[in-house]
Amino acid sequence: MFKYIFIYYLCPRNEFSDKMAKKELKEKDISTEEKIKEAAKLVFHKKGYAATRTRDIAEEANINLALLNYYFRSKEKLFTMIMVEALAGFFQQLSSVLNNTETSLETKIELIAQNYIDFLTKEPGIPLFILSEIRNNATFFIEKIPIQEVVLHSEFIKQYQTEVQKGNATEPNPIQFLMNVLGLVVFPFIAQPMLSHLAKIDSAQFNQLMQQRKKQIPIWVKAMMSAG
Amino acid sequence: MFKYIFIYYLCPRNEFSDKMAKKELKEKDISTEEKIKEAAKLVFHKKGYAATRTRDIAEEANINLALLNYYFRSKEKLFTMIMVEALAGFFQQLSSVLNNTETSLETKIELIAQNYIDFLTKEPGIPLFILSEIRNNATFFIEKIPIQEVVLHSEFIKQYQTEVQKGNATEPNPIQFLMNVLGLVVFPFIAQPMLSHLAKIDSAQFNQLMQQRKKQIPIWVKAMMSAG
DNA sequence: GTCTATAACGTGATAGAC
DNA sequence: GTCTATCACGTTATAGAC
Repeated sequence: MFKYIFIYYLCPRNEFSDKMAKKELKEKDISTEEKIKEAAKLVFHKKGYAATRTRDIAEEANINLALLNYYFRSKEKLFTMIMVEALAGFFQQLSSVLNNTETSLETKIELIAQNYIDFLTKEPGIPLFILSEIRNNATFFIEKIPIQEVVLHSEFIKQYQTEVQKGNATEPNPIQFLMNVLGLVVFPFIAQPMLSHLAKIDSAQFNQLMQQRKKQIPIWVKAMMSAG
Repeated sequence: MFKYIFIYYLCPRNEFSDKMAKKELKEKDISTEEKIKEAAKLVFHKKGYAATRTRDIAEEANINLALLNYYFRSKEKLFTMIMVEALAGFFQQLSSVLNNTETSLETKIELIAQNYIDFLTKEPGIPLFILSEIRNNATFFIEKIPIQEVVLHSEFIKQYQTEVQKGNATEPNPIQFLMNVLGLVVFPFIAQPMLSHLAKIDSAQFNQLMQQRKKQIPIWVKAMMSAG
């Protein structure tokens, strides 16, 4: 549900809701359309926009190349759809925790660690995908996201600032604190391709390491807060 | 000096030393060649291999397109050169600290924070460049690096393991510890394009935040080590 | 909806004059 | 060494048969 709010934010005109309505009417031909979309997600996440050829996607989906343009008018439109969903997933996970007014700061950190690691374990390519495309493509997508309200003016940041005032946190800048928390959670997924060579760990071993981090990150963050 | 060891590792045949010898003989024509290389570095770091056109590089360098192929036979050869130097810089910084047998673990962490943040402030695009190219291009480059000896079997890791044995560190897995340290240092640079939108900070403000981190990271790491 | 064939275009690279 | 003009190729997208 929340995801759709983000998608609505990002989609020009009302293409998205039209698409959804269309989908629910005729369920027969979801199969191939969904196959293409899943393949596109896989390949785009792995190689980025510029490096993927529509032929790669067609091959991955086991469909004829022309069908890609039949269902999604162009490579760019297909890409936009994948990117919008990636951004929606990424920020939905974050926002639903950061802006909950009923949880404590401590609980929020636990939830970020748990939810994000679970989410990223399913979609490990998303952070590098988003960040590298923002770097290239300019800032089109990111500007569409209400990132300031969702993150900077979040309940999480406010709660941290009161902790600073109460003397329970030594680092006065909430941005530094946020970078620390996100770094602990997200960085391993970004560095995974290098880490797997560094330590010769496969995907299963990596996931195990991440599971261990779910419990440790709140402890580490707590220690950092009162450090100094 | 150390940089050249890495470059030697990475370069097929002896192209690199030939290149260096050639360079020192005739210094006149360094200018345009160097201009192209600097432009290539800028554009490749920003957009990655697939998204950059040789025309972009030529334009950035203010030279004729044909000169690019005259000096560097192909786009790929030019790219390889840029990537090799990026990897060399990245791992040289790391290795020179991690494998110093005369510094304590505590000092090493201070040096990593200081050296890496200084290095990345000059070359902020390198981490995302390296990681995204490894993700796409397969593992060609990274396999050429003696990453295990340099990182996994480093003095740094050994020192951490003895701290664990002495009961001074609660996290038994040195990989987790390494991810924490590198995450604190490197993650902000990877996330910069997103952070600058999140908090509306420009490049100068970002650098200031990183300078503050140089002092804080050792304190944070220390706190994390004895946490739990 | 699905296919084959092909058009239209962008890009890397080179030939050849200067 | 530097330039203009151009080739050769790969890729996106579509026309049109089935």
